[in-house]
Amino acid sequence: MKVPKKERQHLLRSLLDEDPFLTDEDIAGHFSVSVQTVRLDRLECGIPELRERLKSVASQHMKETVKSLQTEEIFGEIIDVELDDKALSIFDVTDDHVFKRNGIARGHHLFAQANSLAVAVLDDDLALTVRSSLHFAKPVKAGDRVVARAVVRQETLKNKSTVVDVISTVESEPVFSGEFLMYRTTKKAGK
Amino acid sequence: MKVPKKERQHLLRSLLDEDPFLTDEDIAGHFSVSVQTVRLDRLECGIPELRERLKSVASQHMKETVKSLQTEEIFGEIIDVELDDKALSIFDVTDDHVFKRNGIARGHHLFAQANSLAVAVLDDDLALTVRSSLHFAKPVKAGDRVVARAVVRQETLKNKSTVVDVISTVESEPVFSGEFLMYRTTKKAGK
DNA sequence: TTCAGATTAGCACTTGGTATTAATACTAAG
DNA sequence: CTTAGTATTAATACCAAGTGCTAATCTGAA
Repeated sequence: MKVPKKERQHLLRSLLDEDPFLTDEDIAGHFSVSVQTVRLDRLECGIPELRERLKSVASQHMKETVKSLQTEEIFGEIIDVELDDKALSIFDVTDDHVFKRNGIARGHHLFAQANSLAVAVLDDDLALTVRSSLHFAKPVKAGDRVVARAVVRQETLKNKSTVVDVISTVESEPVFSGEFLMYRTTKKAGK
Repeated sequence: MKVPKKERQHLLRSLLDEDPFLTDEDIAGHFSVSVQTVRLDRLECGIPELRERLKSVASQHMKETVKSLQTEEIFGEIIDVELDDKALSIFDVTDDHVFKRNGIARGHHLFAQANSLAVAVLDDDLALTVRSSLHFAKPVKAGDRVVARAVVRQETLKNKSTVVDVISTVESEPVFSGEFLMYRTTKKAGK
């Protein structure tokens, strides 16, 4: 009895936590113990068999994948776009977007929503942000629904640039505003 | 032969893409066809059995979990911090961070790195960004390593505010600069 | 009709287990 | 020393979800 039973079971938990892909045979080798012993240990600890472990890891993955498709790249669902004129998007703030310490949304999420919208409203293969000035007017919290409105300034600038103003609100109250100077390659003809 | 073979195999791919948890029996029921036919289809399409599918989904999950722990919240690894003075972080740009259309990094990632760093350099429970002005000097591409340097301006402002300047470079060449006006609750004593 | 491709069936074998029962080893107490 | 008690190992039957293979059946078109 190299390692006492109790300790072995403890090690077993953390071992499978790190690597859920081990068969009982692998584990038996790892602890220099018989396969039957491993099975008993798993039974006592309520640890499911390999295939069940993989199933749960995989299903967790599927959930997260769906979730990240909604949030990761989109940063707010774009609701309406009138190209080269104005656009609107909404962004639901969740626990994932806030500082744990104080529950306030990290600034870069608000920026990401606004900036993405500014890019989207200019229907252009190469719309890049050049300069930008921002104002975070009021803290945003988990559960808030942020509505961003982008408006393209119609004044024509030299050197292929356009200014987009974005104002974000939560329940009609302004929380963020930004001015984005965008560079574009193909200037749209009249519209 | 309700659905022709070719089409059925096509449907099979997308079906398992959505839900990899189906057994051959499930699939057979879904297409009103025998289990053997399903096996043949999987063989021809090179689709592995249920347990192999789950294994690969699960292993992908493990990789991504490790990856996201490094990237998700951090947006650049913070290398060095001298509280209330200066800080440095690096951020490796991958394919996930760029526009597919032109391979240029989305602005909000550069902003996120800089803004996170500005928050981190002020050791404060409640450091919030109030205003900010940014300049995206040069496009950043996948594979670039962005180094951000934050410096806290030592001039004391009234009303609990502090200015942090951040300059980001790729191979010593400036790509981004930002000025962050931060609001803080607890003002640090002398340092 | 006949023939090819598609489909179905049957059987032996594999992995990684569960469930159960029995045998062995080692200690600790009476 | 015996005996109970725990831990470990072994042995056996069984299951799910397959693979691999061979053979039979169906079906549509030349």
